[in-house]
Amino acid sequence: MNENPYRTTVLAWYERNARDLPWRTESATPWSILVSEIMLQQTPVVRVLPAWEAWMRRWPTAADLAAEPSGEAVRMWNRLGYPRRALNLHACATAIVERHGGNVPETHAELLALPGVGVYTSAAVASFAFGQRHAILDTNVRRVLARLETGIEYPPKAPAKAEFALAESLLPEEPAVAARWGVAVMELGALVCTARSPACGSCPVIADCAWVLAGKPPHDGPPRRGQTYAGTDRQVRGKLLAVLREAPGPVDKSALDVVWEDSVQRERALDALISDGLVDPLDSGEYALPG
DNA sequence: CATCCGTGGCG
DNA sequence: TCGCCAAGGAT
Repeated sequence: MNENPYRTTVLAWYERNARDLPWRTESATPWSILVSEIMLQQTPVVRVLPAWEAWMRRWPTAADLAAEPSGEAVRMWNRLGYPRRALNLHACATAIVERHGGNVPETHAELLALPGVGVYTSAAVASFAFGQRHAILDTNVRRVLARLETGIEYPPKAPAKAEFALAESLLPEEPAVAARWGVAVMELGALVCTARSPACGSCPVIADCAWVLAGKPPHDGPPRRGQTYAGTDRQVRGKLLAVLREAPGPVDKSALDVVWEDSVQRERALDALISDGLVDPLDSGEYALPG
């Protein structure tokens, strides 16, 4: 019923070409895999690699991280970006200790209930850490399926129902094989079927590719999102948080005021950081990473 | 459903 | 140079 013609080919390609990433090794744990998935949310593998190594060395288990103040997680996060993920990871650790006896939960629903864990991450951990059968629909898989099956260069901005149905229909029955299939397609998207300049010449399933067959028609429709950064609140938040990360302890307000000219925007960004729990305004008038 | 949320590298 | 993109999630 879900016998796709290129499954074996993709799996064989993965066997030969998969990168040996540390969170894919035998010594990886459900917790270390969860950490990798959170870090990899919108952050390239090359930048996650050293951060993950350092993080796992310092906090090998969820309990180790839960025992620390959340601010230490934010500091350790360094410049990975989207620092709320550091807070999420710390909250995950706490929830795992309090609700699951220190072990990462195994069901998709329990994983989904963890902070910062959405549909993708939940499926990824259930699949990669516990060998379960779940459709993996990340940006790589979406792009591969858009080309291979739908014949378009890029998938729509937001995942559509049809995409889940398609991913579901291609999923091998055997859980262990399904888990393998998931990483394999992701890897194909990451290494060959890339966004910019796909290496169709070295693609193992080029003969099955609807997009190639159609003559590689360029993206048709609204231009792909261009997220500006310079001058935004996000840039200001980044500068403010960097000051706190690099300081050994609490800092005076004056140390924060120098990072951005526009005081209105600066105060708005600081308030937002405090509201998000990334910054702690002390009674002394100083500011610090959360305790 | 659109927008917000960091950071850095590459074509 | 600068827009685009990178294993998304929450609101």
